[in-house]
Amino acid sequence: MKHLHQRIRDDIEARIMSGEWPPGHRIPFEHELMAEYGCSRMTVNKVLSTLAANGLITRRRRAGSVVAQPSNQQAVLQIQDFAREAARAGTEYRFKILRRSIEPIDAAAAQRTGMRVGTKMLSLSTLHVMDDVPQAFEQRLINLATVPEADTEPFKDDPPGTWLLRRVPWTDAEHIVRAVNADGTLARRLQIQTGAACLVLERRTWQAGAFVTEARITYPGDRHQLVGRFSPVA
Amino acid sequence: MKHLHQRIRDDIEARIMSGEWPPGHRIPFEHELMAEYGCSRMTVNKVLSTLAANGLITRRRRAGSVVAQPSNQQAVLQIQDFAREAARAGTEYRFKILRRSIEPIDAAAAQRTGMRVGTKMLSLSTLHVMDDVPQAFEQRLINLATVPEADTEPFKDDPPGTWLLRRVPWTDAEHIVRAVNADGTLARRLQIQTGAACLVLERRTWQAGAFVTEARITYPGDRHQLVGRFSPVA
DNA sequence: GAGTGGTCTAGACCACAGC
DNA sequence: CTGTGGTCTAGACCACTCA
Repeated sequence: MKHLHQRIRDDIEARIMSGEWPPGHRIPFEHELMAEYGCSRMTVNKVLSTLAANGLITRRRRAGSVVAQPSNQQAVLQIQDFAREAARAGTEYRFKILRRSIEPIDAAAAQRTGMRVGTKMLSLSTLHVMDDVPQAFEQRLINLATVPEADTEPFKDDPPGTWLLRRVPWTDAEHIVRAVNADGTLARRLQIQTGAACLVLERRTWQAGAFVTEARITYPGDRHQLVGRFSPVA
Repeated sequence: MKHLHQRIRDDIEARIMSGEWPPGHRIPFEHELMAEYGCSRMTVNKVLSTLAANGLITRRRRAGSVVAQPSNQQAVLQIQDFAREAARAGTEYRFKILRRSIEPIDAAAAQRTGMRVGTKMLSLSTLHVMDDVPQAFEQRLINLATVPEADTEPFKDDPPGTWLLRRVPWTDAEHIVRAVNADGTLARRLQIQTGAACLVLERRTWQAGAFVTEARITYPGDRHQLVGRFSPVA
């Protein structure tokens, strides 16, 4: 192993992962690990702090460090960037803004986003198309108070999501995934059967408490899936 | 602010989040930050290492640290534990094992999980019910080579997923979320209309390369959604 | 009070990438 | 070669918490 703290971390992780140290098991104190590995306290402290940050162990003064109870299960899903996906697959991608308007936010959306009813939002409906096949329908609200430059942005080169991601950093996000049956309008737009199951991804983002954007992206259920690969350890 | 490294980190994060330091902007060198905050190099190093681990900055020797390009979008979704959810909502939860058998894995599942065709798996079909209303139908395979004690486990108190989570630590997971139309059998089990949109969550987990379990959980689309709240910064 | 983790220092040497 | 980050040391003081 290249670095000492890596070796220590791998050792401890292996013992946790193998079940040798089950949840609740007390991990050796820092001074014990110092002696075991013949290193300074800073080094073992760094290891244990990292493990705690990753949720593998919990630390308490006086009581020491113990193997953490397995956390609530969570799924981490990649949200595909259509342009990048298309480039990788060698297919042609384009998007079309179907509707663009500036509107006061309605009561339901105000509730969801924590805005005051009537706040001016840029509303965009976008169709994402790959090789002439509609892949997703996106309805998006952009808070003009937080992102005023969106007002004059033509969204010619990049679709709204990509443009926003590059421009506005975010601090909080909320995701909701649902399944719905396509109604007539949606079915026509996505060229699918009325009633076909669709995957709906809603994503709301804030920047330091200020609402940035809400996107509702609808994918044909038979054509798309959200995929994630995840390791609990960094 | 309580701690020095917290103050430094908050300062830098604020400048990145506000856009004052856009993606690509070079962050002061460690020795510059040492001088600015009047602290040791270890302290600023810890701050910058943390920021790098969180993906806010990228660091390169000689070149210094720069604000990272916004990462691929990803959604983090909580997978609800039915029992905990029910306890919180004050409703009654029970589950019913509809089918239990030990079977050799078929070709498709072997492909998905990286197992050899014919490996013995414990196969379970479970219905999750809250207040007498079916909430989800779960089909699960458990690798008896990795979890031999599952063979004799009656799954009386905890459903298979909860039991496994408490017992077997995992190192890798793969998630797939899809939308499907319910067929007749599924519709009858979940007491929904045939054709209704359902959310399907597939989750496969491995422990140090060894396959542990695959679960396919189907939720009625109108009754359930996956929700996640996420901040990029730890 | 005693023992733990949390933080911080003022050095040091090394690896690596760019000039 | 130079300057950067990566790692590590051998101390130190403090805060918290349990006995």
